[in-house]
Amino acid sequence: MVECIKCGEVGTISKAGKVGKKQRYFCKHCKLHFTLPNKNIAPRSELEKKQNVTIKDIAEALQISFSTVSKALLGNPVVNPETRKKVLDMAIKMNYQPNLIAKTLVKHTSNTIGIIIPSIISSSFYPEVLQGIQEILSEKKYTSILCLSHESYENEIANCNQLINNRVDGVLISITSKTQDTSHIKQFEDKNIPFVFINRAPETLQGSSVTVDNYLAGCKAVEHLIEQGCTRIAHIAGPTNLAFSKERLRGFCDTLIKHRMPIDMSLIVYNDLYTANSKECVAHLLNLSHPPDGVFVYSDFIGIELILAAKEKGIAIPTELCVVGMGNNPVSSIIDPQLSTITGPTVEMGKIATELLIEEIETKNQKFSNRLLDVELIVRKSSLRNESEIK
Amino acid sequence: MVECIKCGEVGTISKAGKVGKKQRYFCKHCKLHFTLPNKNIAPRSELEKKQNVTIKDIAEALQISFSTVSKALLGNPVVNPETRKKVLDMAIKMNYQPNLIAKTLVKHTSNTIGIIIPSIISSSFYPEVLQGIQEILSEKKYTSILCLSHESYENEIANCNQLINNRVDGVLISITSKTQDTSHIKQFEDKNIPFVFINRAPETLQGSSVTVDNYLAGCKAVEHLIEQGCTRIAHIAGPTNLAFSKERLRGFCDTLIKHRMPIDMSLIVYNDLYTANSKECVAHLLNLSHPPDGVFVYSDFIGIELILAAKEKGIAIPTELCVVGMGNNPVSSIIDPQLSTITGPTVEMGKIATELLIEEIETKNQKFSNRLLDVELIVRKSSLRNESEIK
DNA sequence: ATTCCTATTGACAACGTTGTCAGTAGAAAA
DNA sequence: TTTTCTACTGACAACGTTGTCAATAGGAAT
Repeated sequence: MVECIKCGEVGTISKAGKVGKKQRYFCKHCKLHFTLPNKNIAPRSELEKKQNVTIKDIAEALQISFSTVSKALLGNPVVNPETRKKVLDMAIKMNYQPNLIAKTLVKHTSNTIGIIIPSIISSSFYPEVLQGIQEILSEKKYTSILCLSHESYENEIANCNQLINNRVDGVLISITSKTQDTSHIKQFEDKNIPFVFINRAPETLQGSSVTVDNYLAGCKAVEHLIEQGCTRIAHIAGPTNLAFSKERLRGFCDTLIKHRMPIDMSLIVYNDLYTANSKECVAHLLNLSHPPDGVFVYSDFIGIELILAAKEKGIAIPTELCVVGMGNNPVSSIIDPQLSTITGPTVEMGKIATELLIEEIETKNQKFSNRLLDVELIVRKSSLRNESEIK
Repeated sequence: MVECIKCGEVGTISKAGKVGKKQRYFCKHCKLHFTLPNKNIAPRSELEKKQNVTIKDIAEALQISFSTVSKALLGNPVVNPETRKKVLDMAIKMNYQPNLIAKTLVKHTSNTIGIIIPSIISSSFYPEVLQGIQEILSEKKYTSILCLSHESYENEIANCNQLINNRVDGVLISITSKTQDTSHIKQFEDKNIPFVFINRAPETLQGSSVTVDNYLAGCKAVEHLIEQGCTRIAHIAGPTNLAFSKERLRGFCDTLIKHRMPIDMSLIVYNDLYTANSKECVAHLLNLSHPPDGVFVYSDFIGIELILAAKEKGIAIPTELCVVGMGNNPVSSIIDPQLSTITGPTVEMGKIATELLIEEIETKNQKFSNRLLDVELIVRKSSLRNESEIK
């Protein structure tokens, strides 16, 4: 039945196993193993082919070698200006679009960075940071792969691997509130992939970072509350494993100590994740037998909850209770009374981190740099007992 | 001075031009052209090398061929289960991470999609859409490249080219308010790259899309205002070249006509970009000699501006003026009075669009599908004249 | 006319995979 | 023992670039 694809004989053929699902044959005469060729010839030339023009297509069109085309396209001075012009014209005429994938493979640089952030809808914070990042990226002709960890440690690990597999040149990362072990991030170091922490940095791993001065934030908030005459000052603190929470708390405590005021542990409560136990935190403070008259809240969102709950209970703000939040959420300036807040430069933060990262990528600089950005107190009605003090 | 790298002679050498900046020589005796080898030998083996383990490293460690390793890693049943196990173990031991770049080059699919959106900080809309997109992407093991067009037509073109050059498998795009010509998007079609419009779709190009039912939004808003007893109903409309603006306007007009109410052109104003001339729009309506008693605003942001301006002028809301916005911005439920709004499912929109796109990618389906998502009216104080009507 | 040399072009090996097919040892069948 | 035949493994050509180096035509110098 089957005849040899070389000599055409039929009698000399015997079966010779399978490759995948395809029967193989052996011709005794030619000592040749073979499989029957597929019937559908050249399916590629019909539809699939010529989706993209390559350097070789240009070379063929111009009857020159493809390496000359490559050089012309790269502006290499060894090529004759005339041929360069011809190549450039033909490239435009044929709508040539360079394959960055192939380029990455040979150059070992992708001009792509990875971005890992825990969330994009919890507040306007990360969108603003992203805005800053993208501004610099498009200026420097970089591309970005965006990953959301959704505050999950497992996702964060998966994201890191995904970025490594996609051979990014560098990574901007804001760790989850659950990240303790950092070996997945350490991988970047092993592979010489620079990374910069944004906003949230782990305490257990050395690395470049761009964060706001959270210690100063705690100080400024408490200083302001003391100025307004508060004497029992409380703090709703953030997740304890995040450095920024600790720093704000440290600023909070140090400032109280500086003013020789007692630190009452019952006035410090911890919110474990953005809104998980926030209601309990707020209720705890308001229901104390000896409640606070001033609160520094680590996030505007919970500050707003506090204001709403206090209004509900008939507690007058700011006369009975002053509130200072952090983050300058758009809502804060719209709520009644408007919420005082500590704010850092968010868009700027994205920009600075990206510039830092790209510099590390391009200079192969090994040294870490840690940038601390200044914070600002925006005084609004929620903490202003003397209206005339508004500047 | 220079001796032939082959025969070692000195007298037979003559110069032979340059290649780049490097001097070349010619040996008459051997008829050989050559350049002097670089002094620094194997700089790669020191630092640069072995950043990443490859399939060949595993093959060498196991003393088998790299194609067998590849097959083992891919789970190809032709490899012996024993060798597969050996390979898998060694891959883990050596911390092998597959190079997706190389894979993309040979497979012509990157498992990456491009996302082009006009903005990420103008409202919570796009972050929410992104959230939905990312949820599906991580579920389906896809990666995304994020591009912001910043409402600029030129940027949008650049973004499209960037995505093509990065060989994405598909694109999600929300066009800018300025996009008229769509040839840059048509490119995707030419290259067989599926794309899905999110929220904003051009009128001049056929394509899959996922949008909210903007016509219905206009209808619902006006129906509600009429129910509340409004008789002079105004509309602040969005950019005129965006289909969604036109649809909302069409719903607005049709509903007025349906109720046999006149359409007063002085009550329809156009906002050309998010906040560009919004103040003028608001002022125009409030300063009319015969002002409206109900307004449907195409965006919550401008609805809020309207409320603030009306309060400033002492116009009572909702008794003298009812306002309905669109977008359900978080601020809308916090402002006083709370703003009624029309809202569509934003996160859902991102999910549906992404599922649609991935389906088009994986089935190579050529047919376009246009999904219209239902909108919902959230009634709040800004448009509720009879308090008891709250359900 | 002969030699030298320069400007330009071409050939080819990477890069790290996948997939096709050829080759082989040795078990099963004769 | 000889002849099938099967289960594996290996070689190698893609994929679209970049970069290194060899080759060549023909002008300048002798």
